[in-house]
Amino acid sequence: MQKPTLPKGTRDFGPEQMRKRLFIFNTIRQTFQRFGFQPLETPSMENLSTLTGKYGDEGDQLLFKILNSGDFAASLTDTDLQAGSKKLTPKIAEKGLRYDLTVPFARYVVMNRNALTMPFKRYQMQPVWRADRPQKGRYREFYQCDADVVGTDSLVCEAEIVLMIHEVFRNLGIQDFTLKLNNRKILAGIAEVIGVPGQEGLLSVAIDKLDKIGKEKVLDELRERGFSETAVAGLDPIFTFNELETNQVLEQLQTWLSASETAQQGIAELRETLQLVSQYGLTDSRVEIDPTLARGLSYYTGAIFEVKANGVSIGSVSGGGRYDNLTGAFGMPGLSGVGISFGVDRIYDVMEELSLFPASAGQGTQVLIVPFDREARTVGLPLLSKLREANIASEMYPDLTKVKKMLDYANAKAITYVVLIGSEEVQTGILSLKNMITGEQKKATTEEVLRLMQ
RNA sequence: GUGAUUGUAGCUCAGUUGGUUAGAGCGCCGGAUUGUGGUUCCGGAGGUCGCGGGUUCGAGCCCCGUCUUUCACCCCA
Repeated sequence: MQKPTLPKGTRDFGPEQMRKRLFIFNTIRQTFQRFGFQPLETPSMENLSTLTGKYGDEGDQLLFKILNSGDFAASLTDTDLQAGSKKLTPKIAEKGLRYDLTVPFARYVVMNRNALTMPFKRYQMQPVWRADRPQKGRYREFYQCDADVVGTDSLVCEAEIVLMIHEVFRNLGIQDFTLKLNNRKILAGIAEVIGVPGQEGLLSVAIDKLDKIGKEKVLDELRERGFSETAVAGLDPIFTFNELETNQVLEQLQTWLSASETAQQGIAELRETLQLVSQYGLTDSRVEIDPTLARGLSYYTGAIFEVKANGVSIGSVSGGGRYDNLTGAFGMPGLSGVGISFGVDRIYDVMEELSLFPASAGQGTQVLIVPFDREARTVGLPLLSKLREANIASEMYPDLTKVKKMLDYANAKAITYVVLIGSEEVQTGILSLKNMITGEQKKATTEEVLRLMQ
């Protein structure tokens, strides 16, 4: 007999973990619904043609592919085999597991374009899969919670995302976070201004590492990637934005990038977004403008968001941005969208590390009924029904066994209250209510028990 | 995909230059205690030392492969 194991990078979630995870899911769902987003689910698997080419070369590498059903290799010929593994893949795998929730959403929008009322706002909370190598805060199967709006390019949507992020993290109890904001147009403008128009992709990848590897190494990497000395030197101003107020950052950017119309547009968008946010009345904003923020996903065209929890070494817990033409890949050009994604698994890790889960998030059964004998059930069962009618999570120990064993059960399940029922309680109708934490025990009527449990 | 790293009881870990029958703490089960848990005392169960091969008279320990864990790079939630 072999020991069972899990595939690399996947996990089981036991009852205690699940209660905490549900706390996160419920908190996020609540905010999404309050902002008018509607639920959507899409299949775990998509046609590979839907997924490939949307996440860049790196992303394509990380797609989990699904072998065709049946004898997937039956129709292969010798020429197929000799053509090499790269060309073989599409012949034996037509489907893949979804890599994120945004691309399947774009696919859904295109397929249902006639039925949807624009602007269309949806939220989606489902697992995604990436064939990455697992490490801290990185899994091969993890959950994302996305909210996206398509069919409008209004910056009100960006502002609402900023608000939702604040609401979600504050409701979760994560107070110390930073919401980094940038705009792809500013990155494009920087590339223009330093004389490498269109190269913002390469540029971004290097600049994004600034706070991790430092200025010199970023410049080295750019040189390695073929950027000229003039271009590298032209980048100097970007290293001066640290610690500046958002408005100062925007002003300096405006001066530095005055030659780029694209950049000016990006700066204007950020300005307007921030103005809208302040009109909403957001207090104690955690927004920082960070011109070095890149976000790899290749489909972003406007605003880019990233959220980091401070004080823990776990990567970003949330990310998103505006994409102007994601539906174009599916034959529906000119539809702008913007969205945000919360990484549940990383949020869990952050909250666990900082001990931020409220006690109620781990709470299961509130009351355990402990019957000493068969007769006790005649009192216990009606009580159970009343407790449940009052929406109190309750259960009765099903076996007639030693009291010790039943109380051990209550302790193991962290059940705070126990109702003890023996011959005395059956005769008098007065119950014995015990608090398992304090050890205190007192007599109480059914009504009193119900009231105390509320 | 590149480079490291880990694996011994349910959990956390010992295990000497390779040497008899692989240990501890916690947890679990039973009893002291047939109407009261957490404390205490007594007893008990539980291991193919990740898996496969090799070296050796002899391997938990050395070598090779493989899976797994963790970490860095790449990239990312």
